[in-house]
Formats: sequence, C-alpha cells, structure tokens
Amino acid sequence: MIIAPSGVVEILSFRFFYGVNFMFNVTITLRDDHTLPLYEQLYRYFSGEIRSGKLKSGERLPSKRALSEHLGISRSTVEAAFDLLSGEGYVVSRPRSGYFVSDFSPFEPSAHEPSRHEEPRVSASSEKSEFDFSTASVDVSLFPYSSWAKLNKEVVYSSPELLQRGDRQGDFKLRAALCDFLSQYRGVSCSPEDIIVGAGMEYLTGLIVRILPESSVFGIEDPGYSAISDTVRSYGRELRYISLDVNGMSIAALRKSDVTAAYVTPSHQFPMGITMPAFRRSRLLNWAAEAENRYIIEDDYDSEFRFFSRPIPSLQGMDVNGKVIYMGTFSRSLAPSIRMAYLVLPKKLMAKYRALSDLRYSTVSRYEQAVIAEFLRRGIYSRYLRRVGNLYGKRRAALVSALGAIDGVRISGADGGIHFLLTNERFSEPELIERALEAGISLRGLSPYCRLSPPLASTLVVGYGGLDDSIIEKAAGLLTAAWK
Amino acid sequence: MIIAPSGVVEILSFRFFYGVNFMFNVTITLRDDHTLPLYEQLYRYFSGEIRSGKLKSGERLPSKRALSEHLGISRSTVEAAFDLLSGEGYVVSRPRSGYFVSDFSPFEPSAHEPSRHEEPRVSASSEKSEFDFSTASVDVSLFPYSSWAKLNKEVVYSSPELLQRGDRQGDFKLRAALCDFLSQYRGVSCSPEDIIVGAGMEYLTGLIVRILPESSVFGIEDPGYSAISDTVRSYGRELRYISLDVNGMSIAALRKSDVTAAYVTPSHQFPMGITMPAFRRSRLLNWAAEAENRYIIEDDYDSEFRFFSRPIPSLQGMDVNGKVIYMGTFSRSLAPSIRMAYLVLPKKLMAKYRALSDLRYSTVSRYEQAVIAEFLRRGIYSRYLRRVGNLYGKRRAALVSALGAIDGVRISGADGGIHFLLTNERFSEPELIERALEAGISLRGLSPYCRLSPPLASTLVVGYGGLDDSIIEKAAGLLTAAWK
DNA sequence: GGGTATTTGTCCGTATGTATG
DNA sequence: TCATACATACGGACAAATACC
Repeated sequence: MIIAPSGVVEILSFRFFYGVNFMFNVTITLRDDHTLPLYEQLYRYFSGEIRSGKLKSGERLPSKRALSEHLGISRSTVEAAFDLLSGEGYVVSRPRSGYFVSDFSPFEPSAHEPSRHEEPRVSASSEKSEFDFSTASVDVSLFPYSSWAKLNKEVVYSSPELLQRGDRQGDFKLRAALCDFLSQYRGVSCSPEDIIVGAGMEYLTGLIVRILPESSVFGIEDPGYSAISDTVRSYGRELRYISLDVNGMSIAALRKSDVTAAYVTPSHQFPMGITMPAFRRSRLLNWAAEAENRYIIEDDYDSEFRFFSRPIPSLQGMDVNGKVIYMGTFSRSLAPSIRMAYLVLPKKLMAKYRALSDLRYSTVSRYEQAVIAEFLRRGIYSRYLRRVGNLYGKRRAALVSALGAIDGVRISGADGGIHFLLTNERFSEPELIERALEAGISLRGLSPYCRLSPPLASTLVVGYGGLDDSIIEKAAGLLTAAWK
Repeated sequence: MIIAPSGVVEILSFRFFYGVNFMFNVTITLRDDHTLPLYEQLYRYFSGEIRSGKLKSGERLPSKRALSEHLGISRSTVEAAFDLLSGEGYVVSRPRSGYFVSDFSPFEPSAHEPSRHEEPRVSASSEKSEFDFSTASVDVSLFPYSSWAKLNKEVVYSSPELLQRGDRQGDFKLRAALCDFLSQYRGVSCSPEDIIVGAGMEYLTGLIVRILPESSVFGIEDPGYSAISDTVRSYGRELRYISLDVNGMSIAALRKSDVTAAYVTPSHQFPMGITMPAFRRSRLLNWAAEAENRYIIEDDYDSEFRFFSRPIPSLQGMDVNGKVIYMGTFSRSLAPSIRMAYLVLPKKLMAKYRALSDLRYSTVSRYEQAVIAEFLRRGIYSRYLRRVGNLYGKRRAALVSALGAIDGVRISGADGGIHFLLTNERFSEPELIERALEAGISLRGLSPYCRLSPPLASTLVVGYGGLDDSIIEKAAGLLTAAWK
C-alpha cells in the first residue's frame, strides 16, 4: 500500500474477482492519518454495494485470499471487514465455500436497479415465422450433435499442442482432409499449401479483395447476391454488374466490361439456380487466361446438394492457368453458426497472401478445426451431406409438387441447392408478394437481386432450407387461395 | 466490558470452548479503581489454575482471540497475560497452534517440522529441453480441459438455435458476460451493445482501421510492437512512431505529431513493461478530447497478470468523451489457439461499424462463444486466470532471482505481464545475444522493437510465458558463464 | 466415479501503532 | 516517561469443500 507524504491523499484503485466471476473495481482513499482503517473501508464498500443492489442476494463475495492478494493487504484485514459484514447480517459465511450476500435484505428496499443486460428481443433476422421461405435458412435438425460432441471431447484431450498457435492458413490436418474432400467431391485440384481456412465467407472475401491488385475491377452476376459486393465497396474497389444468360454469366457482357475479377457461382447460381455448363465454364476460363491480371472467383455455393444431374466439377479443377480462386464454406452445409470457410488460391496469389504481414494467425479455433478435420477424415461430413441432401430432396419434391400444382405456377432452377424460382404470370411480382403476405406467408421477389430488370417477370425466390416439412401442404393451400 | 459504579465489584462470568472441546468457567473480578490491571488478573487466574493442577500439563489454553472476545476485552490484554505466563514458564507457546501448559521440564523438543518440501512442478511439456524465452509463448499446462470439454458438450446439446446464424457482434450472452467481466475486472464501462467479438486481435485491428476515418494517422509506441502497425500499412494508412518516457507514451511527442489515433498498451507496455500511471492516462485522455477526430486505442495487453502493483483501471473506464477503443483477447490468457478477441467501441464508432455492410456475420463459432460465455459466467475463467497468474508469478520470481543474481544484470518491467527487461551493461546487446546463443540460449534484444535508439542499452526482452520452470536454474547458470 | 491438487473459511500467534492516563 | 488497553494489520497452519483430471 502506498502512503503518501503527510496530508496528501493517495488513491489506490484495485480490482479483484469474485464468485461467479465478478470483479470489483474499488477505489480506496487512504490518508496518511488513517482516517478510516482499511477493514472499515472494505466493510463500507461492500455494505454499500449490497444495499444499492449491485451485489444481489446469493452472490458470492470474493474469497478473503483472493481479495487480500489483489488488494495487497492482509487476509486478516479482509477478515475483519467480512466479520463486520456477517455480524450485521449483510452476508453469511458458508464455511470452505465462501461468503454470500444474505437472502433477506433487512435494509432499505433499495431502488433496485435490476437493469442487468436485457437480451434484445429477437431481431427480424432470427425471427422465425411459421412459413420460413428464406433463402438464408438451412436445416440443422439432422446436425450430428453426438458426433460433434464426441469429437470435441476427443480433440480437447488429444494434445496440448492444440492450445498453441496454429498455422495461419489453418491446421495442416484440416487442410489435408479438405484437400482430399474437395478433390474427391468437387474435382478441385489442390494441395494443402494452397488452402486458407478462415472465419467465414465474409472474412475470406475481404482477404480476396486485399490480395487481388488494387486496380482490380470486380464483376458480379446480375441478378446475383454476394457478400463480395459489399466487401468490394467497403474496400473502395470498383464493382460492375455482369448480366446472365441461361448458362450463367454472359461472356459477351464480361468482355465488354473492364472487369478483371469475375465472381461467379457456377454450381447453383443465386438466385437464378443456373448450373453453368461445361462449355461456358471453359469460355470463362479462356477469358481469364487472356490477361495477366484476370481472375475468376468461384463461389461453390450450394454445390453440396444436387438432386438430379451429376455435380459438375469445379471451375478450379478445369483451370490450368492458376486463374481461379475457389471458395466454399461449412456454414451453409453444416450449420450457420460454424464460422469456417476455405479458399483455394493459385500459387501466385498465395504468395501475395503470405506477404500480408498483418495476418499472422488463423481466424478459426484450432479445436474446431480439428473437429472438422476429423469429420472430413472419418467421412462423417459426407454422410451428413448425403442425409441432409436427401432431406432437402424430399422437401424440394414435396414443395415443387405442391406449389407447382397451383394454377399458373412454374418452377425453375430446382435441380440443386436449397432454393428455386417460382413464376406465376397471373400477377405481378409485388402482387404475388402482397397476396401471399395477406395469407400470412412472407415471400421474396426476384427483383431485389437484380440491377437491370429481372430476367423473369412475376417471379419469386423460394428458399426451403429452413422450411418445416409439415406445413408444406398448408402453405400450398394458402398460396393457391391467395393467387386465385 | 461493564464497569460498575465506583466501589462496586462487578462479576464477569464466562465460558468458552477450546481445543478438544474443553470448557472453562472463569470468573474475573474487576474493580473500577483498577486495583489490578486486567492482564494481571488474567495472569493470576491461569497461573493459579496451573499450580493447582486444574489445568494439566499439555493442555491447551484458550486462544487469545477466543478469550478476548468472550471476555469482551482486547486481545492485547490477554496477550500481556499470556506473555507473563509464558515468561514464567507456566505455559509454552507453539506458534500458530496455541499456548500449552508446560510440563515441568521447561522445554519440549519443538514440534516436528512436517518438512514440506516443494515437489518440483512438472509442466506438461517438461521434456522440452528448449529454453523458451519467447515473449509470444504462453503456458497452457493448466488449461481446464475437462471444463472445456464438459461445457462444449453441454453447449452442443443445449439448443439447436446455436446452430443458426448469430449476431455479428457476437452472441448477446457472451457480450453480456464479457461486459460484466470487463466492468468488474478491468473497470471498463460498457454495455453489451458496445462490444464486438471477433476472430482474434488481428481481425479486430483490421476492423478498427476500417472504422476510423480514412484520414486517420496512427501513432504507435516506440519502442513497441503491435499487429496494428502491419494492419495500418496493409490498409495504406499513415503511421507514426511516438517515443515513450518512463510513464509510457510521451504526450509531448504525441502533441508534436499529427497523430489522430494513438495506440497504447497502458497495462503493461510491450516491450518496456511500463504501467501507465493515472496522471499520464488522464493527460492522454485530455489529448484525445481536444479534437473531434482523435481516438485512443487501448490494447489491454497482459493486463491479466500482475504481481505487485495494483492494477490500474482501464483508460476506457476513465474516459467520458467516447474516445477510447478498448481491446482484449482470450488468445493470450486462455490459449493461443482460441481465436477470440473483443472490442469495446464508443457509440459513435459503433455506428460506423454498423454501416459496414460487408460484415454481416460473426467471425467466431457460436459454440465456442457459448463455451466462453459460460466460462465467464461461472467464474471458471477468472479462477483460471488466478491459477495461471500464480504460476507466472512464481516463475517470474524464480527467474528474476536466478537471472538477477548474475553479475551486472538488472531486471526491470517485471511487475506484471509475462515478460521483463534484462540489462547487462558489461556487454553490448548483440554481444549478450551472441554469447547466450553460444551457450544454447536464444534471446531477443530490445532494439528490434525500437525505431530510434533503444532507451536502454545492453538490454534484452525476456519472455517466460512458455518457459519450463525446471530449467530456470540451468539457464541462469549458462548465462552466468556466458556473460562472465 | 474416484483420486489429487487447489481453494477457502477458520483459527491461530505475532508485530506495531496509538490513545490515555 | 511509562504502563495499560486497545486498534490495526500480518501471515502460517488446518481441514473441509471444491475443481480438475
């Protein structure tokens, strides 16, 4: 403790933990004339906190040891204060356990300030109506909880090494497993060195924007939607909208633009649901090969779920010129809360990534990396994908048949992914939405994803990832009535 | 004590328990004229009891506390009596045990020492023969594996909701728990709304750079080291080096510069180990308050571990003008592989964060967020911090005493954190390093952290977070020889 | 679930300062 | 100045409760 020269007031401020991890931040003012003994000050502090309701009944006080250590005073001093408190009924001692604020509050009823942090009411995003046709929702009812929990446990006890800093690109084991998986299921050709694991797609798109030359001009699909457009804007880079034709991004439109980085979702284009055919893919690759600074960003969105046609190998796998940045995520296939996504970078760009000196650590917990790696290695992930794919397939079939039966309704883009387009030319898009809403069903139109006029009029984007199977018939009935 | 009106004799009768449940029944007669001092009366009483054989040899007297309390007199009074008794051989004191009636042989072969030799603590990675003096290493041997695994399991099964997309700032529960923790533990004043949880310090520094005005000029400590310098450069922002004085970042130097965002580590400056005193803190805050666009970035580096001086509440807590960005991390306190850090933003900057539309999702797994939240809520985290702090404290003490004993060596900046400075002016800094290296010990000098010449010549930065306790003596021996 | 290390209230002796005659 | 009584503060030892593995 610091005692200042005579007359001077010295401020001691200190902190400590207590009980369910509370910490006080107390300021004790000690005068060199010892106006108030330490234990008295302590006593006053605590009794005040208790009276004011900041320390609520049942809460634990810090242990005498912890308190004395953190304050740098003797345990007995603390003990004296605690004795006073317990003598006056503020606290009760539970031997070898702690001091707890008394149950009854014999003191002023205290204008209790229980304004502990109130959890904000569900925001619009997490608000779940009965009919969830959002394209962002995914079904997690099949999530392999027990495998996850079991692997977690295994992993935690596996090696203390996993507590240490890991590779900034992601743990090698994970990247190796991912490599195998991608090569086998997505025709991606890469080695673990080419992979970067990061905390979600958004993080990785930021990385891409930083890695590509500053002069890059990003081209995104129109209609389309991707976090990358926001990212590009956030970083002050140029952005162009490239129109689609039936096979995906129009090469003609791309050539007419000054775009150097084309962002595409060839697997199951959002929102049109187009799967880019092989010949278009090769034309796209040709475009990229024509200039040094041209790149393709392949977002392998929703590639995990296909129902009819065989999955088409990734653009990345067809590329021989190191022009494709491949990206995928576990957030959509496994669960949105899993913040893990991956990039496969061409060697040249990987060199630029390595030069980014501010990225020295992975953004993903190594435990979670290890769990996912085992998921991949043991085939749990692919089994899970099959099961969920099945579920989605059945749901899609039920939904397509139910909605397709409505007069005037046509379905398209439904051969994969977890959304499709619904067209009903009897009404305009706003009318469709409005009438559905009156029936209690919230639907989204195609226009919001379009810069130019939508390629399909009177069309809605229907997501069924989060839809409850049991209400499909009901929803179809309601919509039939609404659109009559 | 009751003093009766003059002349009247007052009888105090009392009884108390002691030892193996013995009970005295004593009567003391006190006269108001104080014919005999209390201690004298007590002395007479006990000596009489002993002589008369009522108190037999080996029996224990009541403790001074118990006696004084039950008699309503001061412990010193009892003590005076006991001193007399023991001075005259009636009783012997067995320290920390009690007073015992002597047997007639005046001495007892003093109570056996239980010989409590310290078992050398075997750290988990004890087989490492390396001398790890890196400042980046931390000790994870005490990591609460089972709590972690258990909570993980709990959390996985707790609610399917945790699989869904979470709040981009981090789950509310975590932020609330963090809020409580920071407020109590670090004197940070904030509400959950002010907090952003992200995938590590590096990610968050990137965020800060993006949130602050583009015209910002960042000032970092010299000597110093922070990911933010790389980040600032990566984003093409301006960077200045601000010199330190003994109290941390020099306000004079800061004022001379055009810096608008001052990055500081007030808790335990790296590498100098300076803890910024309160008056410097308030001057820094004043600097920030003087202009609209000025901000302080408070990196609460190594605040978790302090050994001597009392922790000083955070700058953020002292700030009333919304000028401080507070940042902390679990990576260093819990384990490097845990990729979770947090920002506390002033309202104004939080608004700018919310406007960043490319950041729609949290970068941290919700499972891990939930686990950490429970860690905080249940006090596991604070207990863990205490335990690790203890470990570091002991290691620091051993290391300081071992290295400090080397001729010419001075230690500084060792009152907290997990590194300190070692100065040995017998050699130049390169010589110190070279000679240590020849002895097989890799050490780092102060200069690499300095833009200008180091404030201390012949100085090394010694980290001991990852050091094996068992080799401290050996290392000290080697260094003694190397620096002879 | 059982064993061990740590934490914790409790009790203890001790040292020093101070007010009051 | 001294004796008396009290006030304040310190840290060791112990056993039960608890955390951790």
